[in-house]
Amino acid sequence: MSSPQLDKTYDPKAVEARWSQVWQEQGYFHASPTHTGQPYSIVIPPPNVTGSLHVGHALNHSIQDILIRWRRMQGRNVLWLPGTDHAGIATQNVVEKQLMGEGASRESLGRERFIERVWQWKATSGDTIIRQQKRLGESCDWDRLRFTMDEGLSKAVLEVFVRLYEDGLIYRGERLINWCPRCLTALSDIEVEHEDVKGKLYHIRYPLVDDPQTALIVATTRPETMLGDTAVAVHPEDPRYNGLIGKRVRLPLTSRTIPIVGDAILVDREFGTGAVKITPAHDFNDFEAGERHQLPRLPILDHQALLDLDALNTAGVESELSTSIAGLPGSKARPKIEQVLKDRGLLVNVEDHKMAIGKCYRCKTVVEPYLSPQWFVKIKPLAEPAITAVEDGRIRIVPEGWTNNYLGWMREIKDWCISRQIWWGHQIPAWYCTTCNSGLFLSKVPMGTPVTAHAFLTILQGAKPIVARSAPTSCPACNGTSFLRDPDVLDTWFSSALWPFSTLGWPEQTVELKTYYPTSTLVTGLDILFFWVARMIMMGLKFMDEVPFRDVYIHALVRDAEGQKMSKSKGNVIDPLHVMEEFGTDALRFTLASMASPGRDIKLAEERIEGNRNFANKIWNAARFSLMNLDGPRTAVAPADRSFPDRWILSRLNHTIQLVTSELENYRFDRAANALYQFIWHEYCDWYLELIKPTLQNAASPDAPGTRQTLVETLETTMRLLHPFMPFLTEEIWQTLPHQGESIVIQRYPTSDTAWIAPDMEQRFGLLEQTIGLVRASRVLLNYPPGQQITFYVSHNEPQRQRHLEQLQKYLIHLGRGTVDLTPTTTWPTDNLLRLVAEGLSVGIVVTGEVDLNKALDRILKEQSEQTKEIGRLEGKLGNQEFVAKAPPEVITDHQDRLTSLRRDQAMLANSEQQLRAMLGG
RNA sequence: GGGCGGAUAGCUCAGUUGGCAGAGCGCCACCUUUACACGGUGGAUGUCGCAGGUUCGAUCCCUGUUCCGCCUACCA
Repeated sequence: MSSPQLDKTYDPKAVEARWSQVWQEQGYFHASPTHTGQPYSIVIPPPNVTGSLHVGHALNHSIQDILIRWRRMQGRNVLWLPGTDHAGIATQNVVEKQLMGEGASRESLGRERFIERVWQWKATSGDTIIRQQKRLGESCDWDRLRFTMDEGLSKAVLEVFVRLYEDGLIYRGERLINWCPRCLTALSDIEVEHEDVKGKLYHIRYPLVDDPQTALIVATTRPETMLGDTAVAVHPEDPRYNGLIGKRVRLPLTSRTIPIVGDAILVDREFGTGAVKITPAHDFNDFEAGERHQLPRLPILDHQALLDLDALNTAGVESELSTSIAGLPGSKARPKIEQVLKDRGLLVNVEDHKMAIGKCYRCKTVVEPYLSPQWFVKIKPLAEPAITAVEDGRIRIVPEGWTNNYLGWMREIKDWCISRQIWWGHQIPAWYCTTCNSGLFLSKVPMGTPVTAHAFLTILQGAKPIVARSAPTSCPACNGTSFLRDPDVLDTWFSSALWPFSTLGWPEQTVELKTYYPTSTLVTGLDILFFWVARMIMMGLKFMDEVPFRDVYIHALVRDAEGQKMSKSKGNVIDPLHVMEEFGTDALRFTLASMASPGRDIKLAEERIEGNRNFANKIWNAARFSLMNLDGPRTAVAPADRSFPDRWILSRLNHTIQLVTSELENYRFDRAANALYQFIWHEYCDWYLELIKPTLQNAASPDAPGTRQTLVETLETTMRLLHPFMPFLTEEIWQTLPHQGESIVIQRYPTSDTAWIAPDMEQRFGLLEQTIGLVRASRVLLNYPPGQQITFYVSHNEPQRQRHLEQLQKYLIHLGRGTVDLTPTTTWPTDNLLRLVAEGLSVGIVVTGEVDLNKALDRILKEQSEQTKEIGRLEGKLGNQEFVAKAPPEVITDHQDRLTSLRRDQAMLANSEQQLRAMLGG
């Protein structure tokens, strides 16, 4: 019988391509409610449909695949549901950029043709990331691939919107919202990124109407907004100003006078001058203050954040100034206004000021608070059950530390602005009767823009929407038949929030939904905890009356080797595909898993991946070695009747199985990976394979058939144990080994076998390892080449250990490479012998030829000094009455034992030192 | 402003009932020992951020503090 031959070096490329194809063709990843086993399901966090795989995805997906492959092997009825989202703003931006390159625009195409165009783009680029995921070996059920704008999922969105509206949880209202003047759309609060910048604080005089010589000095960071001021606020308990409450000031640069109001919420007496200007149309705080004091709102910026001439006129701004700043952005108008104020002596001073500005998370443009009618989700009633679900443990967040983060955010949550003024997405199912709402449609072309620019349509507050699953045929109020559909689309996260049930067929009550909902685990990064996780919990509880998942595992962010966030503009991105090409997919997956420690970001450097490429190669060669040595009979013997190395490795393997399994149960992928690394490299390869070489290479050895059996058994088991982490390598090796079944993917995950446990063998191994360690160290000290046969003596103080050493003799001979003498130290030669000692164990190596013994002497002196230090420490502790009185007895005994052992070793070493000095002297 | 996390070997990080401080990579020396040089053997390296406290004993628990990172926030 002949064994298959493997190449000397593992070549991932061919292997990976082959297996990912076979796995899919064989349908191993296909889930079915008819499968047996307790369901285990995960829905993938849907990446942007037109995006491509980055290393963050690679981490996120690797972790999910480890869980899924592990549970599948455990016999669970597994579903991993893949898919993508439509990423409204981001995708629309990409296509608009393409159009711009062609000299067109979305307006020139019109809504319908533009959307067609986006679908085309989706069709050409949409499977890029899916292809990449398959290359990563992800064992998703690709037959169930979903997209947020699929018909079924869109139906779910429609249903949810209508029901929430009917329940009074969706409303339309004019509010100040975050507005991106570049994307020309509203954003939700969390779509704004805050950034600290150096700004200036302007102090401006607002003269009193009654007494123009006296002025209130207000402080502001945005002087241009003063044109929209409708009041000035002071603190009602501030003696400097509270006498002025109720009086009026003349608003500089305008014809208006505005009231002085007292407001304890808005005003911080300590800050600035203690007087604040109020611009309700352009500042969130001021908006609320405006509501408290029933102040008018005077917007002066248009939807592009440009100063609007009509609005400036309405605000009574001096016409000369108006014409000079109209059409300018705030930043350009500011110096002009500053100059005018300075000329009139109204600018008191300007000081540096640190402040935060908000930027659009998609395009990084500075967002403006903008007054406009929008759709909102009334969130408190939804948030409450979502808080309870986490509090009472129906949902568990891992690591636990993020729980408070979640709860804190949920308790502070504000209504969610869900309307977006873009075209790509789920259009809001609201229609307006053109008769009933005549005069409430405002269409305007912004000034300073070409006439080809589209009219910007606003449906004013007060318009009465008809929300329905399909377009109304006649108006219930006036029987009119002419309707205008709300042009806005929904926030992409609105549809993502339904993902765990919309992907399973909801609102239909499918068997998939019954089987796989709630899902088992959600794996995600912290960055979308609020965007996505929180909202899924709210929607799941609302519409399924059940949490969407049991566990939320939050993993780290992947950074570059310097700890910098990876970004295309910095050029520090690690491209997972490039890495997979160079080092293999398994190496990347294993690296990411091994670095996924909770609460710490991953600083990824290529050297780490290279190291694990080497690990893969090590495993490959262990398999290669095994195959080279499998010719010959194999017999299965009861574990207890096997040889020492066999019993030892089975015991260690059993330990590793338990460890890896429990670490996986606790989402400690790092520890599971390290346990595998340690076992495979430093136990299996370093020791076990070395220990069994003589047996395998001696055809006559009586242990050979049993050892061959153990070799195959342990390697095959190890491959199954490692498979979730390194699917390709393990499949390739598993297929070459004697096996049953067609793929490792569908084999059983190893379980602990008590018959394998052999603590006495592990203890003996410890002794062997220690002995060989001393022999090898001696070799280096004496400059003996590894091949040189030596004569060495071994002895242990404890009779039991001594007996063990005698039983281990043949392994000592093999690994020590020479002849061994196991007589007591008293009978050892006193000359030409280097003696090392550790914990009662003495090893002596015969010194032959011309060798420099100074290296050996140095080592002994160093050990002596370390021992002396440790002895002193122990003596000190044991001499301390309080320690003896209060420390637990086992600790005291342990200290005493160690001290005894150390003193014995010290005596031996002193002896050894004397002999060495004698040899050097002679 | 508030909250959270981190600070342990040159680098990246493990390290929970407080009782000899570890790994990987890198570094040094030696080695073509027929599984593997993507390898083997041996070795060096730490006031466990700083200052207090609790304790017989602290990398671990408590308090304060510095630095870094993240999240969050309406001080104009």
